[in-house]
Amino acid sequence: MSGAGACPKSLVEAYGKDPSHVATSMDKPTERRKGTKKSKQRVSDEEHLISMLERLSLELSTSRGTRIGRCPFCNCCKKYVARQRSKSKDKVGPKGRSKSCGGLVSDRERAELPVDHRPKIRVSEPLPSKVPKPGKEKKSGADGQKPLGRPRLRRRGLGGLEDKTPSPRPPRARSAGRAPMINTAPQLSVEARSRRRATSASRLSAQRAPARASSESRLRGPSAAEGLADSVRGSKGRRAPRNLLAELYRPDQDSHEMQRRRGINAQQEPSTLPGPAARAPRFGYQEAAQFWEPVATEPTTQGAARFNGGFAPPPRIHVPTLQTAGNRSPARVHQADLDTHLQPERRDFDGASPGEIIYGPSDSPGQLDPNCRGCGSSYTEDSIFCRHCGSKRAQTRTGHLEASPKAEDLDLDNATRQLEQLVEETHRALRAGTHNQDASLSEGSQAAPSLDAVDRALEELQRGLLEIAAKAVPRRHLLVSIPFFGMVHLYTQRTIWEREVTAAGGCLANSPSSATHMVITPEVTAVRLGAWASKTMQGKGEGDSKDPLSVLRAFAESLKSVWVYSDWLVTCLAKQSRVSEEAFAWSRHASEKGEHGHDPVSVQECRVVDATPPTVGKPLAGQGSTPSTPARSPAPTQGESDSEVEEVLPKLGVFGGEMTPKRAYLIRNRDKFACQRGGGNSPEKSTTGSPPKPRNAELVAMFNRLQQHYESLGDGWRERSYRLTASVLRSLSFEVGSEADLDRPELKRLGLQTDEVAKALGVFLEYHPRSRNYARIGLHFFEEFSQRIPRTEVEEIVAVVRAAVSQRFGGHLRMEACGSFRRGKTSCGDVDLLLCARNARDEHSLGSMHDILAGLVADLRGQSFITHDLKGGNPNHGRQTGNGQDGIEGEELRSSSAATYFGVCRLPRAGSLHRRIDIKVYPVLEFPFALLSFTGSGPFNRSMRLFARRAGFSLSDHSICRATHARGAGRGERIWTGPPIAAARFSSEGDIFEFLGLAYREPWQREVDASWLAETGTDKAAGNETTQHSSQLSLSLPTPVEEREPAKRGFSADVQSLSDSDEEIWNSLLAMKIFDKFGLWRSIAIVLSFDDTDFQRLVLNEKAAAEQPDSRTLARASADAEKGDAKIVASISSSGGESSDDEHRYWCRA
DNA sequence: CGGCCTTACTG
DNA sequence: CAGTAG
DNA sequence: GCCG
Repeated sequence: MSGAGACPKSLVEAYGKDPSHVATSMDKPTERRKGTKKSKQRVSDEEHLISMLERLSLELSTSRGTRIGRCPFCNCCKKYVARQRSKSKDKVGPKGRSKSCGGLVSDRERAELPVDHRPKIRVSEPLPSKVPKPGKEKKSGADGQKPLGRPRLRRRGLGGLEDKTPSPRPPRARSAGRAPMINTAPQLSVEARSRRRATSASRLSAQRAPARASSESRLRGPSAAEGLADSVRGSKGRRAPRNLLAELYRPDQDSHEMQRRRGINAQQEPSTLPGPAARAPRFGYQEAAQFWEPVATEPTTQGAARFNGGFAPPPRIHVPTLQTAGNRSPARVHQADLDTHLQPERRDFDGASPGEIIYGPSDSPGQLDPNCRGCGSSYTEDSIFCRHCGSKRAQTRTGHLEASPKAEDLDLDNATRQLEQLVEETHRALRAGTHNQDASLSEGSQAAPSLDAVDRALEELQRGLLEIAAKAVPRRHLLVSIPFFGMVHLYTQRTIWEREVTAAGGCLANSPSSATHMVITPEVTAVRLGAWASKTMQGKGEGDSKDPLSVLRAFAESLKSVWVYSDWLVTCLAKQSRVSEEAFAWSRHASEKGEHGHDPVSVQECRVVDATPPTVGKPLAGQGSTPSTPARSPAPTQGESDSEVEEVLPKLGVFGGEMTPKRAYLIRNRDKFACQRGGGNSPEKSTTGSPPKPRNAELVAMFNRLQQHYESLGDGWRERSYRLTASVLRSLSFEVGSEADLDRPELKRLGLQTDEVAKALGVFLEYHPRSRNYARIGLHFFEEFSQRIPRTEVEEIVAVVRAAVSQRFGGHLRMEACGSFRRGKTSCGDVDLLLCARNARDEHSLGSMHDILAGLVADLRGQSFITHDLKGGNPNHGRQTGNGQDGIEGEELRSSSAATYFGVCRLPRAGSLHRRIDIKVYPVLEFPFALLSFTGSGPFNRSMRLFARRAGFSLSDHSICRATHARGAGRGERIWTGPPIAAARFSSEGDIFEFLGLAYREPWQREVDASWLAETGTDKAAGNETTQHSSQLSLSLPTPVEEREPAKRGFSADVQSLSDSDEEIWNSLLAMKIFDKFGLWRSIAIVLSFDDTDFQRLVLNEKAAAEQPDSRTLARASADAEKGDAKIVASISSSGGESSDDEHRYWCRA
């Protein structure tokens, strides 16, 4: 608001302003500014204007649709195909790399690229089509000193006015730097472009230098400012990317900020931690190797009792580590480990059996197999996966449960003694003339470490052990026993859980008898379990039986522990508390069933309630090999109420019970994801916290402009970055500048450098039809659509539809209003309705989704509630997904996939506006996903989906699938390992959250908080929300034009098909409109400095515009034009429409 | 250096 | 292919 | 652009 106001609203104004002014508003510059501007700057204004025009034209021509950025290395086009929304399938080819320096593409291809990816100018743009072949576009020469205003105007569609003639010479032919060239001759144009940028930049900076210098010197010196500007401008030399924010804040604040950001997870201490330990653990698969040996990992954040802190290293400090001390860093035990262990403030699991103390898992990892069991090749030192066959490295170890020493056995004294002994030996060995230390080192295990190292290790260990001993206090532990049956993957899993449990204050029991919980993984067959049980009992000297299952039964009964599926543990860990075992209980009866049943009865099957073939089919058969996706189907009786269903359904474990290091890590860090950070606690008022600090607001505005700029450049990634940056700033709790002085000049520069262009550009684009659809917008609807819909009205609309639904379908259809409505907003942009059969049976009888939709829409149209169809009006969807799925299920699922309708509706009420309405029909099974998806918010979805993807799943509005494409290698196509994870298991949104190990967020909590940069970002929505929020006060007043959110979606149905020529006409009309309305001079001003206000007034509120011309902008513009460049004027006027001299005079006067 | 949300649909 | 939906 |  104030900040935004302070920021130049228009191009002209912007450049006319002294750069330092905005930032240093409390300083004196006010005065100076005037002077400067009047005298010195005046002269440079021309130049300014010129360069601006150049750039404008440049930017414009590359705008929209262009996906061109610059290569960080060679400054060529960084991403010829920087598909922001790259479909992963598209990634087959070389993507997003600089072809010039990356050499990824042949020259031939390079030559072609520009054509393929040349900017799409949407307006009447006769040029691109006639773009000469690459080779032709040679003109390196005459650097465009030429005013480019003209081409730009043409592009705008003004061309339509004069260019009835087959527009001859494309203006760009005259200057090298022009955008079109980028299309055709990337190298050249880029070069030229950067050159031009450099020049104009230097021009700019030269001209601003005086003003800036003073303020800079006052501050910390110019370098920071320069650096920032550079990084912002981004056209200068490429260097390591800078954190803009970091640049913005000087040390003190920097630390503040960084702290804050880091502190998102680790609230407190990390800074004090020793370096190596403080590093966050990484969890590539390679890193999984960590699990094989005790290694210092990141200290857990404590206190918060959240699992977001990273791994708490289990307090294993066992001697074996030392044996390898020669090879590895001897100081394996970091202080951090000890600390972490010693103050385990984490929430204990309540209700677990008290009193047992068990020191960290004492079972040592054992020896890694030297050779791959699969292919026999030998492993390299630390690898955990076979190089050749990829199988996981097995570990030779003898039934650890029996063999592992009991916790009580871990005698500290003994350990210490051992240790000393070890050291002793080492010393002896060293003295004994292992003169050649190096050689011995390289020899491997026998190597004697340096004395120092050993000593150090000893010291640390002793200290650690002592401290542990001192600190070990009985706590309430969750004692868990997880048999692993010698299966490697189970072992890994176990190890992970072990860490998790330990971090949570629980502990793994070392023998089943001491455990309170037996955790069973679904993969393990009952028979196997039985065998294991008998073995275990044997070890205890108890009687044995030949029937494994009965042994198991007996064994299970003999233990006073609860037998649960691993899902339970995972869920506990995910929820940070002990959840009821009930839903996860492993029933012995079920296992007994297996006795009679056929072959090995999989435990998982015990949980299958009942299969419902029609939809899910028989995944079991195909799934045998992938035990982790046991298909469980819902009870056939799909009750109406979700809750009912939920009761019946066995809960789906987190990640289907399949935990990997990566996933574990994810869950622990899930709070980093925006989707876990939803808004407040109450449905209303859930909007973002305090309004941004005024000073930050300025910053935000600037970043927003940068964002706009890059958006217009088509560089979506940068755009995203700036958006995120801005949102961080927005939600900053402290004022950016207690040392505002400091920041300001930089910010100023930041703001001005690209920003004026961006601003004008962005807004211009705003008005500019973004797509064909937009080209079709009738102004009428455009305006109506841009009006927010009050919640009450949404309710009315929903009621209308609901009535129609129930009339036609009775109670068989369920309907939810999604979108912002469901999120509890007080006003919505459109109405999203989600339909779905009450239950599967109904679904069948109701017919296809499309039929349902068509029928409903027909009804609504009949009562002329729906007034226009935007899409989906014609049920021509015979589409068959030729998915090569041989499984019938796959097809079935697909063929019944959702139907969508976009339309326009209007309440049958006088004065009511047309509203956008979206109706979607989804199959029952997909309903939760659809609901989740269409409730949004966008950023929330993205965040959540990102999370899912990171976990190896792919979440969509239809289902969640296991995504089995290797992240690195053969990615490109998606290979599902079978059908989507049985959708039937998800009966509500909550299930999805749960499956992913995420905390459930109520709809109103899904308004992603603006500040979540960590993993996913916030999005435009956040900004909008803020806007909305701040304008809430004036809600009752007529909404000022500026505060309206320009409609971003919606198109008129009237003009169903608008040909290109029509489009051109439309553009021309629009252009004429501008000129008619505002006359030549003002039009120029508008075109140059197209402002939100201007735009909105023009398009949305012409009358207002007529009454209240923006004198500020226009005055300046006219002034500029007046003294200004004859060339420009000439060129514009020649291309422009008729001007009203009155207007001209008027504005000149002003 | 690669990733940054997803999928289908439409013009 | 770009743009649309959340 | 920023992050890992």
